[in-house]
Amino acid sequence: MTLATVAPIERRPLHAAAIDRLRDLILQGSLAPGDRLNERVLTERLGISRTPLREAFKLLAAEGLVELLPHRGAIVAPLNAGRLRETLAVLGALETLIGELVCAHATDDAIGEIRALHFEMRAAHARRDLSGYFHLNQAIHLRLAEAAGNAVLAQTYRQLNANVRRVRYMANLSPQRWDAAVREHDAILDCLTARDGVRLKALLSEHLAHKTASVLAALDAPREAA
Amino acid sequence: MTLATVAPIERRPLHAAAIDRLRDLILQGSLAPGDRLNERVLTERLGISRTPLREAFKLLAAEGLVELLPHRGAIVAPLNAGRLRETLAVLGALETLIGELVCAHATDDAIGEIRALHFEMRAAHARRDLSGYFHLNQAIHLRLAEAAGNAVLAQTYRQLNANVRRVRYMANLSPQRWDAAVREHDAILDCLTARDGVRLKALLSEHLAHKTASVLAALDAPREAA
DNA sequence: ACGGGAGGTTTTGCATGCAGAATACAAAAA
DNA sequence: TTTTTGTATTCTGCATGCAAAACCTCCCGT
Repeated sequence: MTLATVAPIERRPLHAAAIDRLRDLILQGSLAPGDRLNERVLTERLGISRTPLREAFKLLAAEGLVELLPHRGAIVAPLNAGRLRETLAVLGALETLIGELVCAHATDDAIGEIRALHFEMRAAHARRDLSGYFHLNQAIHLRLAEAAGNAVLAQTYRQLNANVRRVRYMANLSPQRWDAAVREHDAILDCLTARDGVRLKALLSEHLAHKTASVLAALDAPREAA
Repeated sequence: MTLATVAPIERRPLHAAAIDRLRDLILQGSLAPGDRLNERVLTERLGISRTPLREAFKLLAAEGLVELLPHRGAIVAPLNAGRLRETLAVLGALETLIGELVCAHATDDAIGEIRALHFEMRAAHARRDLSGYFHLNQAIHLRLAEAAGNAVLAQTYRQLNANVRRVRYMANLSPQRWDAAVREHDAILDCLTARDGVRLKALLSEHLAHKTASVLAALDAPREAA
């Protein structure tokens, strides 16, 4: 090689795993919106000390998952309908761009991977495996964002999506809505295959509108454990 | 009010001012892209100790202003043309949404304030006060984002814009481009006054395209101190 | 019984100390 | 001269200790 300087082994800070675990606890709802994040309790639970934990708080606060109350600690960022609606509106704007870019720039490999995930998702749907479905659904949307070939776009999308994701885990999906969502994904995949950017934009926009309704409904009717 | 819980006095963490100063140092280019952020040096310069400084690094990393290299410290996030182009594309998508929303939802007061800033900016232009012009220009675009009435949108816009802002401070503007930009702002204000969302979207998009060209040019021809 | 306040407890914010990783430098070998 | 290797120094990552702020409880006065 000529002047490759950056080592391929990406060394992560030692406690990055603990931070990821904390993020997951929030995303999955194990730590509910509004819950206080007591430093002492979390240090014991995560097996790290207060300094890296507090650094994690700052990180997650910037991601919008945690709210810092000066001198009163940190809480899991509350989810209110207004803020969620705003987030979804921004996601809509981003998806419009994604729709354009992904048809223009996505590699065939990337589309192939999305197709694979799509069929895995249909499998989860067929098994009525809601959890698996949500995960694959998320994965597809994230891959779409990545396949657009704009890293900033993908990261912004991922970050905003995180807060929506939290609601998803709280909610069930009506069978009708579930079936409809899968059909919408079928259409999205078709568009992607045909690289029809204009139509894809419209489909994504429609899909998001339905998702918005579904998410806001889930927020009103909280928590019915499966 | 009925059940407002949040105290109006916003207590900020004690060293928030120092963090803001660090952010400004980066935004204004006093700390250039790629510069190493040595903890010891910065603790002395900012008058805080390592713990809050490291927390600040994490915050600024999430904002995209700083890059963390595990076991090798932090550097000011490099500005490369590719990433900048990506950021500007996302900003474009956001501005499209802003254009829609601001015409539909902005209060007359908010528009009045933007108009005032606009004339201040024209004053700066008349005086060939480039620094004042940049500041007011930024202020106008931020106010537009805020006037759209979507806090998530405004924050996302502000964050992405920060990295573009850094280039702005590095660059001069050709007299022609400067005059043209002012004319574009005139048209934008007219549209806003008439609340013509469709045309505003188009104008903002065009304005951003010009800005993109200007920013990327500035990045190629670095630093000519005034 | 109820509101207000004093004291003690908990918790946050910050500074600092220590161990390990990375870097810089220099000397030696090719 | 160029490359390599050993060593010393610097710097990061983390744990912990201390002071101040917030919180909670209980007591007192009305």
